[in-house]
Amino acid sequence: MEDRGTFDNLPHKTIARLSQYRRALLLCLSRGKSHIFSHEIASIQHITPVQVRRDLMLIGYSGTLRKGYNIKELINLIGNIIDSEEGIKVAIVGMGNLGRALINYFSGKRHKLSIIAGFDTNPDKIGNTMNGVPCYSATRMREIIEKEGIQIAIITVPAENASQTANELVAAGIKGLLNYTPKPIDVPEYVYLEEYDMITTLEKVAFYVKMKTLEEEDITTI
Amino acid sequence: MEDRGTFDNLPHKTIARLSQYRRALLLCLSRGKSHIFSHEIASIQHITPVQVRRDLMLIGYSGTLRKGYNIKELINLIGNIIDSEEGIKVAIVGMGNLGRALINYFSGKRHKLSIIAGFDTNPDKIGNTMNGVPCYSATRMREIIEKEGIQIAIITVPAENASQTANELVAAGIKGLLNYTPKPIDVPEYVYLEEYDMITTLEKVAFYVKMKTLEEEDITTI
DNA sequence: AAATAATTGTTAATAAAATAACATTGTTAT
DNA sequence: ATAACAATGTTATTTTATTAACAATTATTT
Repeated sequence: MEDRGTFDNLPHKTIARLSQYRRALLLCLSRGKSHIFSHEIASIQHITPVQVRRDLMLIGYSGTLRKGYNIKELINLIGNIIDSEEGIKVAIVGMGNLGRALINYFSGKRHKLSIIAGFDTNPDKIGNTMNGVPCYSATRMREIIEKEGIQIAIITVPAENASQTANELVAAGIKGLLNYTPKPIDVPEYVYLEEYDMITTLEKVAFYVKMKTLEEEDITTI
Repeated sequence: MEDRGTFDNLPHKTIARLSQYRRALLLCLSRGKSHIFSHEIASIQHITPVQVRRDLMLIGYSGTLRKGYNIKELINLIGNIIDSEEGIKVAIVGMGNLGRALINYFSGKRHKLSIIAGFDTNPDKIGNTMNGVPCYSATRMREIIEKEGIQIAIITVPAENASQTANELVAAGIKGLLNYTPKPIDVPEYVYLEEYDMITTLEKVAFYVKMKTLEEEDITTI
């Protein structure tokens, strides 16, 4: 019996934080640090040291007392947990501003996770390469996804095309979808779906700014 | 005693969902619907009807039995809660692909929340207008923010400039920050900060795709 | 007119996440 | 050598968020 199933009940939030810890660790490593304390990681991520230690406990990693955690070891362990051994291929569907932003942002950052194809319907874009990522015609989506074994797609098409695009991707055998359009999409339960809406995020910021402003007014008018 | 303080202890998740409910409601309204059931909202957002009803209970809104919720009323109520009466002005700092994507994405969507300025250091961009949003030199950030009363900034600069940009924005009197760079930033407690990292999100999707794949293997090898 | 079904609103229960508490253990200082 | 300190690792507690349960009510069907 292998040990790989050990991590299948990690809290969702822990998964997200592990990714962030790794990013912080890679940065520290590149600056020549070899060890790091929980409170250092915590302060980078604006969380508490206890949270960090608890997460590391959950993945079974132990540091050294008064010396902290070995950065290289921890990076490797996090990689074993969240990365896929063979690597996962990703496609961007919709090579507009957001699609291109994601490619630039991502290129070469994670070798186990690489964007290898972009799709668009605009003939001016098809055939070009952006940051090493070729742009194909959206009509060839299924073909390329199957041929290349692409497992994840990021949807950055105009909102009105979101659900049709999603359907095509599911039909092409995609395993995970990340939807950046403001239009919620439906997928079968065997496809992992994550949706992110920038308007909601901005409205949330606006709400808390409003609340802070109201609080201040209350204080000054007492 | 006014009633506006009533909503200052709504759960964070409820705030985010209210924004999403409103979006769904606006869509339904534009299609000529006048009322909607909790399960309809729920299915658009991939959540449960109970969750919807509970959120609406928290904001004190009542529907009609067997008829559902009045869409217009609910849109107005959500607006009263999350929007700021006078409106809030937003700036985009960094007019690269992501900055431009946000502007296109957002333009004219919410009249109480509008992006009215962009900043960049690239002379080719300064002086241009994108989707009605003028791009100013980053050196004028403080001046414009103060003059226009901009309260929220979205940071879409290259990661290496993130923290300096944040410091300048805080010094300029910004109240809320939305950081889209992969570099966590520090702000004083009186500034509301929200950070979003696309790599983390994608890695999370990759993790769950990996888990699903492993599960399937387990099943087929029993 | 009675029974059934559909829906809301609310309380109660459960689950998930975060935080606190604290025992343990090396390290440094006295 | 001892005391004080600074860190980890883990259990317990609290808080936050979600889900379940169900009473109440109205519309629809028989």
